[in-house]
Amino acid sequence: MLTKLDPALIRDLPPFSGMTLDQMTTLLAKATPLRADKGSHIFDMGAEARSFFLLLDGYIRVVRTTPNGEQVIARYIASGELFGIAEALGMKQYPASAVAAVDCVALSWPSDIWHATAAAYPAFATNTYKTIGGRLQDAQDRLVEMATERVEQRVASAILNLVERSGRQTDDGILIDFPISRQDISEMTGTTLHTVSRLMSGWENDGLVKSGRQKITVIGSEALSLIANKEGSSQ
Amino acid sequence: MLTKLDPALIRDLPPFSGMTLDQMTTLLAKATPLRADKGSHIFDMGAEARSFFLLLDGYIRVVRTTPNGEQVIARYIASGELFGIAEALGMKQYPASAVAAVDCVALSWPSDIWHATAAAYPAFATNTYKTIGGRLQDAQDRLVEMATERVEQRVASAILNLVERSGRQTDDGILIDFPISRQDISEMTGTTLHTVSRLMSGWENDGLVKSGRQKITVIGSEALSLIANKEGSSQ
DNA sequence: CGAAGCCTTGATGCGCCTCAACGTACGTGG
DNA sequence: CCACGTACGTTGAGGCGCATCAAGGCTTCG
Repeated sequence: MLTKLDPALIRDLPPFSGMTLDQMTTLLAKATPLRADKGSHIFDMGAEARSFFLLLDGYIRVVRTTPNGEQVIARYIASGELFGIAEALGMKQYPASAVAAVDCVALSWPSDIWHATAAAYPAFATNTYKTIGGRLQDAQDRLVEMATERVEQRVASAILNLVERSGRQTDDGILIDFPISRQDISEMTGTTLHTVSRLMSGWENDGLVKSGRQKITVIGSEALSLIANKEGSSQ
Repeated sequence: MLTKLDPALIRDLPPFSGMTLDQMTTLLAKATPLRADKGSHIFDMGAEARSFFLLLDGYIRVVRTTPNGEQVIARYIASGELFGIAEALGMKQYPASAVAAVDCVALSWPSDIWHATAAAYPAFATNTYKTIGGRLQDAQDRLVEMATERVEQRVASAILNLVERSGRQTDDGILIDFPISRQDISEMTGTTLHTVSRLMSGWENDGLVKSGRQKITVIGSEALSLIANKEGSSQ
């Protein structure tokens, strides 16, 4: 667990690639460290976007809530990623909530300094916009998926995605590195926890995954990949 | 129809707000005009992103095609909007295709000059990033919609959206200003042309819309809005 | 005038949600 | 440390929303 800010450690993170150690030190001097207990909200959808953040340790769930109280998980943030960067896109409010999926450590900067910072460190600005580009593309990929693929494929894709981004090798296979429930998966894929449970039970029987309470280990990622890409029985 | 570039006319467009006439003139000097016939592709998904564009007249459909050949319409671009701005997000290739929905006139700039341009005209950069922010938010809104709402609601929302952004008042009601088919609507909402046709036939009977071949006129936008927001029979 | 594209409408079936009930692991407080 | 409450997971039965399959009418354009 991190107690002090060491520029030399943090500078290697992707958001800062291309910056000098001096620049990093100056930038870090303006940051405020932050701890977030599992389950706590770092910010809420609709709140004024006062800060942007860098996750140093943990995982964060980015969630949108509908007027009816339903939730949709927009994405997971892993350590080393920026989040809450509404200001970079000229937004006054956060478009979603950020919830700590486990105990987290992060840095925060006041949104005010975004423009000056981006101007002073073009590499940082470029990296940030690349991140945003990736997320826009990701959102549109998922839109296409939602529009054209069946639940089984979407759930398989979602799990593969999580494994790819946050997988940890274990004796059994590749484990998703944070607690994740059937309900979470259903909120990522636009289905119900029941359907997810049924699908995963099936896959467990087939030996593709091994899963327990808020825990998913993937054994046959190739087979899952086949499921993610297979067409319906017709056509 | 536009034959010459008049900085005074173009400078009032949102992408350039905050720029001086001098700056505009310099920027326009680097632009290449472009005409695109209805149905033609201005660029294709996956192609190298050599240029970014400003639509001066017409409407453009931004389309993603899946490996199976299915299409999903990501959005429509109206005149005055930028498109193809992959470079601003550090992308080497266009993430979708741009197809002229009607005969179009546009300007194009080489992607190379993006960074220098953004640095030279911060207002232009800020405006562009605001646009991108809006599109990211829009994509995520649609994701939530796809995940939580039924087809009827999504189709109603899509039509209301089109009306809001591209509606033209007529004797009958508000007409969507470009040719749009049942299939197009289905590709925006993740359903089939059959379902869209059935829904719109129903709404036509109820006097909410009036529609013909590639033509939609909305009469009762409030009633449509009710449909877009109404919950299922349960709950 | 024929062909191609767009729209409509019916019949049928299935994917997945909904409703329901129960089993099981966790953690919290007495 | 055990007992209880709560959150998570499983599995069945039933039904509905919407895709799919099918056929035909209408408009536009070459």
